[in-house]
Amino acid sequence: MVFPLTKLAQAKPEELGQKLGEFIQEKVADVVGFNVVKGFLNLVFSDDYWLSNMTQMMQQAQWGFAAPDSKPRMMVEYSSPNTNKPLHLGHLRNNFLGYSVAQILKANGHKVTKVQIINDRGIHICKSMLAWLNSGKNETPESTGMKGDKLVGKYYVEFDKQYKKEIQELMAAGSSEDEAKQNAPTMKAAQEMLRAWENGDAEVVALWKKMNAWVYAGFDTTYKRMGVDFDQLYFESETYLKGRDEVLKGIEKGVFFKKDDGSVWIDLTDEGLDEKAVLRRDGTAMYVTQDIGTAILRFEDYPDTVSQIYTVGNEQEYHFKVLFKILKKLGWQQSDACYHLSYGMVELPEGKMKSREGTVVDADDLMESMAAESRIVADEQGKLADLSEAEKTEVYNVIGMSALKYFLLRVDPKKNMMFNPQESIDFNGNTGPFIQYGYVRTQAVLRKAGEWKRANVEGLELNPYEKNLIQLLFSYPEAIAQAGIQFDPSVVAAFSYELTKTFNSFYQQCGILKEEDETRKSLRLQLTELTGQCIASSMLLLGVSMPARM
RNA sequence: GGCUCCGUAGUUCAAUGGAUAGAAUAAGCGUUUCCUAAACGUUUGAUAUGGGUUCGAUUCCCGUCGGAGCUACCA
Repeated sequence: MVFPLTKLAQAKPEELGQKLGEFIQEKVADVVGFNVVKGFLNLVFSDDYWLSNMTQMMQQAQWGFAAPDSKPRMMVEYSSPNTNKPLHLGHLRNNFLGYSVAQILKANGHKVTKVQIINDRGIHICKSMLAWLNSGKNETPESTGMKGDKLVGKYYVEFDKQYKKEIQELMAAGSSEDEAKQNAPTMKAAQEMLRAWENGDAEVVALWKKMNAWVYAGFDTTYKRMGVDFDQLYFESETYLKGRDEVLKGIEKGVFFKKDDGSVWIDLTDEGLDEKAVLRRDGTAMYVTQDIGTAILRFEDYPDTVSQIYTVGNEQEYHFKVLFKILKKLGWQQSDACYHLSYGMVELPEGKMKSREGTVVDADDLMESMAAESRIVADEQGKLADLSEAEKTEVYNVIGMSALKYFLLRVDPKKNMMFNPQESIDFNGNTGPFIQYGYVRTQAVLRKAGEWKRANVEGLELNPYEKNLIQLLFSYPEAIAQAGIQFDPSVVAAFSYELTKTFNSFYQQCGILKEEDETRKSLRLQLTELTGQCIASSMLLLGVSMPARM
């Protein structure tokens, strides 16, 4: 594009392009031609230039990736669910996104620590505990065969039902809505239980430990199936006190101030935000307080951390603005580099997911139904007939998960996205299975090729399909870098898709094993090998694995 | 009320201020004696609206309309 230079050069775009083109062609050996179209200068590079690039790419151990641990440590937080409700579709987007960004940062050379904060403290836990005590009949995951998170979730719903019923009754008896909400006996009991918990009441703490353990066991099963993991867990029940201490220290430094009623605040009006409370009148910690404590603890645990990435929904943008400002004022300069990886909601055709209205898409159910769907497709094709049942199930799972992960990650994280359960998730077109299929194809060709040599391909003339493929493979590092800068896996997803499509086109148009010229056959096999590697490694950045067959 | 984000084919998604706005899906047509047709080729179809800045705007600025979110001593 030569427009920006026209003023400087005092020339018309076409003339300038012509002159520039002539100059570059003369000075740069790899440029063998050019043309000028409407102010755009297009340079033509020689086939040997592309062939030598290909040879170079083949020699890399992991083409596209930066040297491991060559860049500073970044911490990525994701998942962090409430411990009283099972995981749903929104959590899937969160987990896949966080895990993928961690992978991408690693590929960019960063040291990465994957963390999660477990929200195991507060009134919400007490609600499930209370309902279980009242009507649980000592049910356990073992006695009911339910996953622990599902069982606890059941009692959370039970509590809510009872609570609503009591509000109705109180309102019928003449209370206002606010009064009814405050005076409902179950809510009072839950608050009482929270106080007992905070005071270390042995019975309450024991129950809390028991039920939390159920939930974690359930979550672990789900995480395993999702294919995500964490390097370190942080528990809110352990960090909220640290948060409070940091706030108390901050008062002395003049960062926070105390109001007459004893509550503690920070004034952020100079930053364009409001005043924000950080400790209640009674001195107890709030949500932000806990986050302050957790953030500082993490910086202390991993002093080489230059940035913390928080994978949390976009409804909390204000919260993180506040948090980062507070950290800055407390003297943590790293907060400038901290980033709220804010993502949009997954919407259903009928609107927002609401657990109370039963319109949630459960994570376990969805993953299961994706695997079931891929089983149906695969059985129709009958290509896996000779595999054992266990091997088949493994393949179905890998395909189902790829469809799901790719579906959620190919979209710009910042945007809300639509999920239609009826139409479900596709296995054709711009999808995970399409890309897996392309990969399987590369492996099948290589398998059938048997022994072959990487011939010196210098001097070959490239056809457009070969050239497109090389050019695209050559741009792989750029895609990884851009995804890292923008914290955006969709960039990688787009690359994988483009690569697969380009390979499929090449595969269709150019015989690989049929090619009679040995040198050209070697070139095409090399391209096939490199493409397979890049598809697999790029999809691994999304957390998607490749089946050997499908 | 104030603040933030979003609005692109029937539908789901793309496009560092640049070339003829790309894909997928749905619908139609074609391609398997040749490396697995979950593939390939091909036809139809879109920038909510009115202004502005610019050689050039889906992109930046202002207004209108429509959608979502935040604005707790909740988490």
